[in-house]
Amino acid sequence: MLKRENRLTKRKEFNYVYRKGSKLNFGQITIYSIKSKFAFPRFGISVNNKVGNAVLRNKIKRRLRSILCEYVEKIMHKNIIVVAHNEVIDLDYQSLKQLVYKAFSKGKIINEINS
RNA sequence: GUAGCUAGUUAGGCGGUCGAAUUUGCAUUUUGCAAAUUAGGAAAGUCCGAGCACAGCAGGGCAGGGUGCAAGAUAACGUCUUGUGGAGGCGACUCCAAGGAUAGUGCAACAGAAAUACACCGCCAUAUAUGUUAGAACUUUUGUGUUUUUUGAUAUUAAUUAUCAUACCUCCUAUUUUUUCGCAAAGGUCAUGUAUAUGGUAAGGAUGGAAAGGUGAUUUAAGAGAUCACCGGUAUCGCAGAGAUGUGAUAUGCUAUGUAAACCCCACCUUGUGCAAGACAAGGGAACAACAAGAGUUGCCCACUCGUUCCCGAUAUACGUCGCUUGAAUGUUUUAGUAAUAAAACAUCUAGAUAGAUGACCGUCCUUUGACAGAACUCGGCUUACAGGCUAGUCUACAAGG
RNA sequence: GCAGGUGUAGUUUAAUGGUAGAACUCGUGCUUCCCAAGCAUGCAGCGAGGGUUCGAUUCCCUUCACUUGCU
Repeated sequence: MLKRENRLTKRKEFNYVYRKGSKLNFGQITIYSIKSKFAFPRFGISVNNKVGNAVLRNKIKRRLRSILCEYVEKIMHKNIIVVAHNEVIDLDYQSLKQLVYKAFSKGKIINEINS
């Protein structure tokens, strides 16, 4: 799981990222990202209110958290928000994992480490 | 055995890897390690009722809102229990917002003579006019005249009717049967018939959810609870019961249908806002206005209280800490009570986050993928959703056997 | 989380408890050499389930969906 340091906690931070960050849309998932001064990444997760139940929404959040946990040491100097949309319900854990990997590699978030 | 009824219970188990929150302890102050705990029966809907907090410590009056059989339970309730009355079921049993319709007002489409109560048709009496005493009227029989008579289609209608086609191709004549109306003759009844006016009557008059207690008789000019019998209703009294009410007797011939989940009347309850409530830490300066306007704490009135905005000031419409979980608590036993529930004893501490933890993945077993569903101040209910599994009953019905 | 509001035809809307009315759209016909406009005509509806009532879009209860404010 993510530690408290690696989360976006305040409403202002969320708004800052939403306004000024770069946006990438992948249908089931959108990703907002922006540079930050911290050495470690900070993640925020938000699930649309129209997705299923409260139970389903919680489940999606937990899965996303466990996936993002793997990227904590690979990414530097970033604030990232992952927004899940209505079609996420049909996805498994594995396909979600692949989708997040695809999104991060396309958005040049992981490649910065290599370069 | 099958089908039910009632009451309750459970809500996948085990193992491995990687992780989150809170508390406690130890080491240490960048933090680390260990242990314990970590979502439901509905956490849901927010439909009721309370606690708690603030406001003037909860003022007066009106309006508004809610509830509505009795007694009891409860902190309180629109909840629960046991009864009463009614409805359903063969039954165990289940369901019911179940006060008042002579306090008043409103509404009741269409249909129907008429919709809350009169009028009309009808029946009857009286008065006037007129007809008839050997036939007006009523009734029976006979004769005679006129109209109609089968089938299908179309249009229309409440019924009917109209048109067209068809039959025996058409027309004419005669006979028989049935129905309606008219005429004539004969027999019977026996004093009234018709019209108009006045009065009586509510038996009958196609409808409708509802037509003024129902059925049958007596009486009457005709009728009518006017009278009687049975059934139903209402009131009083007695008895039983804590009461709703039940039951017996007597009286009343019963005067006004339904709707109050229409307004309303009666009885009882009701201040408002909701933890984004609120508490903690500090105030200072400037501008504008003036006892009016405006604001506060509710729809209105009375009463009462109060200036507003901006800037600075510990990031100050924020953030932090508290509120926050020991509580009308949970479990077991006993006692009281038909029961809801209450009392006592013993034992226990059982989520408390703040972008929001309570998990992710894998393996394995079972009914093979485990339904409905995620705490956000806390309780008591109600309502709604829900795959299955399990337990109990001197429980019920049917079938079979003893 | 707390407090409200609204659901009527494909769309925008109206309504006293007595069987729902308009406008635009859509279909058909007339008109025109053809289209548009115009005229005539038709189809299509009370979010869902119960209750009260003789009768419910309307009154009451439950439920579903959408939506507003506080942030």
